[in-house]
Amino acid sequence: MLDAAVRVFSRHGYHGASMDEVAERAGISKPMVYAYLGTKEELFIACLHREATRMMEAIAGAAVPDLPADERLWHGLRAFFGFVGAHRDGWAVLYRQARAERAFADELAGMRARIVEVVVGMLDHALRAEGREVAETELEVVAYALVGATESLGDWLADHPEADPEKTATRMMNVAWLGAGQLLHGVTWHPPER
Amino acid sequence: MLDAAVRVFSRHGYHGASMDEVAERAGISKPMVYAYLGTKEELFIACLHREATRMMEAIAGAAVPDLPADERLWHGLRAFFGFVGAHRDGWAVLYRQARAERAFADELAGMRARIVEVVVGMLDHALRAEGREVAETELEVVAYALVGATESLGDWLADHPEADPEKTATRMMNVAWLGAGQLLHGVTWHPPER
DNA sequence: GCGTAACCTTACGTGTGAGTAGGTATGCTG
DNA sequence: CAGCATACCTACTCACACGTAAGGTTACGC
Repeated sequence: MLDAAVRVFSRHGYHGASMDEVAERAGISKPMVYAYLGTKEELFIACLHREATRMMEAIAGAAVPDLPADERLWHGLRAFFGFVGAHRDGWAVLYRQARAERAFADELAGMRARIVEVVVGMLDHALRAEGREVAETELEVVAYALVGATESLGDWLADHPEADPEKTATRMMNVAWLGAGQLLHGVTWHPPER
Repeated sequence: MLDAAVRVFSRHGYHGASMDEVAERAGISKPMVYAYLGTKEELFIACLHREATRMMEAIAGAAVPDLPADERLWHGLRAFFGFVGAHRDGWAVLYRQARAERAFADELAGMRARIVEVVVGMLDHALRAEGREVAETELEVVAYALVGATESLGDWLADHPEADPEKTATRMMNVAWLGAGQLLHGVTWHPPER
């Protein structure tokens, strides 16, 4: 039943979707939707949760501990783009919707926070392995940029059905790892003195 | 008058905003809004256009031709984050709204396309200076990732009023330029052979 | 002083869609 | 077979907000 809801929300957006359509698509009647999932908002949150959980599981499932940082990142990215590629219709739009609606921002922020945390951990681990150390906030912004870039490419992938998830992951890896890798080695860019 | 509209759309989102509220905030009555700007959709597009134009002008105004690529990128990023920092309330939410609403996606895609084009031009220029060449599509994806990362950090900035735009630009520059710079020098990452 | 025209407001029509009340079939128990 | 509960649907209410029609107010021409 959530499948129907995800589909409808994806096609018409949160506001554009009508509960009647969700019910019709699910093959049941409207009061049943309310009986099982509650109000429209609760329904949307349920969708969001399920998709988020699925995605996190897909990524976690691809994680192999005790691998060098770059390979762990690679596995994570590949899992992520693979997931988006397989759920093009659902994920990207749910995600965009959730960002637009103030009410769901928290939900999404929590989800992103978990991912950022993982990436920060990864970077931190790699740094320690090199015997270097960087302030937490610095790492967090870098992680945020990487996650943001990844999300954007996820959007791009969702809009380009012909694109290959694996290839997209490789491209992301190029931008992300080369940049982050440089940073990890202590190379930094600084504004030119005027 | 557009100011009022931008403000209201920002706070409540496209659907959440009522024309009554826009009118009240602008200090006039509803029929006047319709007389001057037309329907709600047209009003929103007008807002979008103005903000987009302002932003493009801010960036274009900071552009200094005949500078090395990294400095041009730096100026662009600084202008961008400066703009978002100064228009926190307006830009990010307009942007998020425009992405969520299918009707405005084209509008936004065009805007982004122009930016991506500029970045591609920049990368291409830098590449030629090094006597190297890379397929257009490749460059485009890299540019897309960079623009996406920048947009994400823009969102982050809009949500963190205490953050400093200049510092954010520097961080972005670190991730972006170090990664892109490596790519420009022919360094690439490739998936590990299994 | 009076008509008229531009301009603005209040106050309304209307459609849409969230959420619900009340009715119907199916299956279980005595 | 009667009584009852569970599961479900049809049909409704109600609120909200877009877009507009009819009515007041100020300025100017005669």
